[in-house]
Amino acid sequence: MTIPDPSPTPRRRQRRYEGPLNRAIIVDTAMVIVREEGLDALTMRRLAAGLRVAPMSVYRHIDDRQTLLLAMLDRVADGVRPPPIAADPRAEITAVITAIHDALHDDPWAIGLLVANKLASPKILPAVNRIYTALTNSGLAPRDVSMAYMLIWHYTVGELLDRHHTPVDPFSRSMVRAADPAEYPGLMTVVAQLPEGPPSDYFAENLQRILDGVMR
Amino acid sequence: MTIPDPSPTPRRRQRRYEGPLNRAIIVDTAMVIVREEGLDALTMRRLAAGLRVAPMSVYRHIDDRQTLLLAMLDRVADGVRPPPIAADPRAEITAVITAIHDALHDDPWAIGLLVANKLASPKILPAVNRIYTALTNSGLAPRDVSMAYMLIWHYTVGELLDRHHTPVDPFSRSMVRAADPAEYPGLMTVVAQLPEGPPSDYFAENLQRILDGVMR
DNA sequence: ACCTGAACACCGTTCAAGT
DNA sequence: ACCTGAACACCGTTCAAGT
Repeated sequence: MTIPDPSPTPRRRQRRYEGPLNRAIIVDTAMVIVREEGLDALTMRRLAAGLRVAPMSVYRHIDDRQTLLLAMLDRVADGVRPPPIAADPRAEITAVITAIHDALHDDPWAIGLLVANKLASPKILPAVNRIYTALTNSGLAPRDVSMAYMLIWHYTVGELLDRHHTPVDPFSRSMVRAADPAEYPGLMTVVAQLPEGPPSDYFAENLQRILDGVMR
Repeated sequence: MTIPDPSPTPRRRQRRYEGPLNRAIIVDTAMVIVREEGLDALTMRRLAAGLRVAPMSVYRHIDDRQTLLLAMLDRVADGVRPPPIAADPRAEITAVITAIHDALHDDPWAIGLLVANKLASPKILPAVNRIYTALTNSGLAPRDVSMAYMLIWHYTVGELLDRHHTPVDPFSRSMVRAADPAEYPGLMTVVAQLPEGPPSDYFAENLQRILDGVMR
């Protein structure tokens, strides 16, 4: 009782791209899905459906899901566009790490991938190199350069992950609100005096605190 | 042709606990699995097998997997045992955040859960309260207290996540080693002068750098 | 060469039934 | 009251086959 297909052409649904399936269009489609529906929604089957293709066709161009995710991280790393090199080390470091921070902030799914799956794109190395160079130029010894780099990077990772999951006001979390104020006076006194919560650009401000502690 | 069970008793495998299944024994078993085999291995089916029980029996005591994970985080938070309160704010903050860091370092699966699933245990609030109190006692205004707390916490989260995935030497990562030294001189010069990599207890050292930047 | 349907070995969870 | 087998709606991935 199904309606027969009146068209003489195959009734495969129309694709949005021309020519054979290829790696670029697969990654394009995966980026759209992940940005609109989140990382969990990006299953190989959902991706194939978005491409109007059988689930297994993707595997002709991409080894497995892990490879796909790494290709997506390459795209994000490509989107890191720091401004021209600044002479002042402190300005240089701030500019480069802020560019990295902003790119990962725009694609928050990427930071989770980065730390949870040991995935990293070599395309980020030019930016890392600039931070190392600026730290060295500021007069730090090699050991202090690497320590300072790790401090800056770890703070950035932690900030992005936490912000991603508590987007607006970390202090409105139900856990803190549900607590008995009398039991945690030090915490509650501070929170009570912050009706609007911390500023939205606290990354920039805390980054300067770190540089205060790291540089002379 | 299977060998018939010679025993008159039911041939259900012997359990390791007495009495009916309960929430405590479920969480106990889950902790063992996750410590020995990792978070991915902790499926509801694997957990049931570890309990010598049908997969669905667990659901009589625990709503779903998310609830189980939260109960496990409660256990980790319970394991945070900071030393007695110190009068000096800087010593107090160092002691409390180090206790949190060490507990999460011992159960590295927990930090991923904490940031990736918005899970948090209220049992950590006493420790958080001590840090807030110490920051306030050091003379910081409420706004600076909350900023400083977030800086310390974000650094700790980032450090734990990164260390968990690059256990020994962050600079031995294939990505950096595979790079062309001539292309990234600032990076490579520093790495070349660090044959042994950064010290293993860089958390303590970088925490002091943060406190340098945050306090007077 | 390129794409695909069926199948395999898994998941978390629901349901209706067993004791 | 407590536990369970079968089933549902999913996964990633392999295989052998289609055009």
